Amino acid sequence: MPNRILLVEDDAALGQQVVQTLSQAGFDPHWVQDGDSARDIDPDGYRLIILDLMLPGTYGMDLLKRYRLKSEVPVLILSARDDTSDKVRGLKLGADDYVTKPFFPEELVARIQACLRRPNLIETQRLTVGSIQIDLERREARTAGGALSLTPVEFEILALLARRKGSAVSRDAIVDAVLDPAHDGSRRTLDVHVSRLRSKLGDAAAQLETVWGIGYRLADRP
Amino acid sequence: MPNRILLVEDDAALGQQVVQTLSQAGFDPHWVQDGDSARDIDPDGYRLIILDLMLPGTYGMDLLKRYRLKSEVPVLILSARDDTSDKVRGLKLGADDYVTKPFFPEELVARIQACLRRPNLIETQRLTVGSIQIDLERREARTAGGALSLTPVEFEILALLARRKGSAVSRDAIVDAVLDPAHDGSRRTLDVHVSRLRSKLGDAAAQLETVWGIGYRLADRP
DNA sequence: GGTCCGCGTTAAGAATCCCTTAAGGTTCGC
DNA sequence: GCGAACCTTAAGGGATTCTTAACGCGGACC
Repeated sequence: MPNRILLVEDDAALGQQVVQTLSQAGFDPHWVQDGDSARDIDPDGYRLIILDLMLPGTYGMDLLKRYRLKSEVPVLILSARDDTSDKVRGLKLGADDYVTKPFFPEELVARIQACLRRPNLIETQRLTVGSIQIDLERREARTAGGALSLTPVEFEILALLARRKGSAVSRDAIVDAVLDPAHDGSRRTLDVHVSRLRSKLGDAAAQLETVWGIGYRLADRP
Repeated sequence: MPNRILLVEDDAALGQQVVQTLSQAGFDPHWVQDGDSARDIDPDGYRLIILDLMLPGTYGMDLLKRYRLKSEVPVLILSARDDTSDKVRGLKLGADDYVTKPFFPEELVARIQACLRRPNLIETQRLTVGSIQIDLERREARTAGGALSLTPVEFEILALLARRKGSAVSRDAIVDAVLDPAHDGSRRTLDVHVSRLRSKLGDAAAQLETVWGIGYRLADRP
């Protein structure tokens, strides 16, 4: 699902217009026209969801709550011109941005791209990498096996790799960011932390890959 | 403090205008012009706070975080016209509404009244975290074992952790919010309060977890 | 005014945690 | 097969936190 976007919008004219705009911008829009149809869709099947709050059937806000229970997928709200309180509630429930009707197609595309460019950047304190979940706010990491009991350094290493999930991070960068800069002695210290981190990760340890001659990488697939 | 409102706004002309508007609407505005002055104000001394995000000194977003640590007071954000991302961040951090500059005085007053009418204060007078219940109004905490006899500082620590239930809260943040800022002496004071709090919590003490190298966390499950 | 009591703070030793180092083994690239 | 890079284990010691006891300030009560 490279660029699949779910559009939940009951207004036929507006929906058609948005679908066309998204297609031209290189996205792959899927359009459903009422809340009840949207209820049972798996949000993780999409890169982003555009949600109109004024819907027949299930109310938009309930859909947002429902999606947020299962997934971290970015959600962009469409709202009527003056409905500030809905915007406020939506954003507090975890929406990533809002667009006020009426809008120019270019604005919508720009907002979508902004959301995708910084997925979860807006103070979303949770990172998910494969089967590893990290909650920066709670300062807690968990895998399928349950919560992990990590030391501060282990947690920081994992969080750092998770923030750059999929890419190799150099040993120096990790040491700089995580370890006490005063002790720039032994180069083996990081190994030890990584080793213990792996043993605590259990099955998910396979995701913490060594990149030979460079450093480490947290694979985003198990 | 029947209608006391705190206005944090650096622009002199705008501030004056808002003060006048609020006075005419029957409020009692207090105006500070920079973030540093606003830092040490007790937010619970006001019924509502109006916060401009673009400030000299302490940044508005930091003020918002700071207020939210201590208090549930409604906060209304003033933001520049196009600064959507600031709005989004502010609302996620717990602001109650936003007003875009420039605005009509009537709009501001209407928004303030809507905030005050909203029952979110009443809702949050009681906090429940696992088997711990806290009534901010009665200033009373209880567990399965019955009501606790807490000192003011102990109660504040518990309430602060409860407001951010599940999240790790740093020692500094707790000390800042709860203890006398004049005495920034021994770093062990907080330990003692926590220790005594735990002994009073009885079985529920297990919920008050130490987050090593960070601070404490009140687990939302027993 | 004097005394008592509640409460925040300080101090100090104990307990716990965890970062680092060292040493020997393993894997990788060539 | 060789050297370099990396992994694992164990142990020491420093840092952080916990607990207990005592101090002192301030308000309440007599």
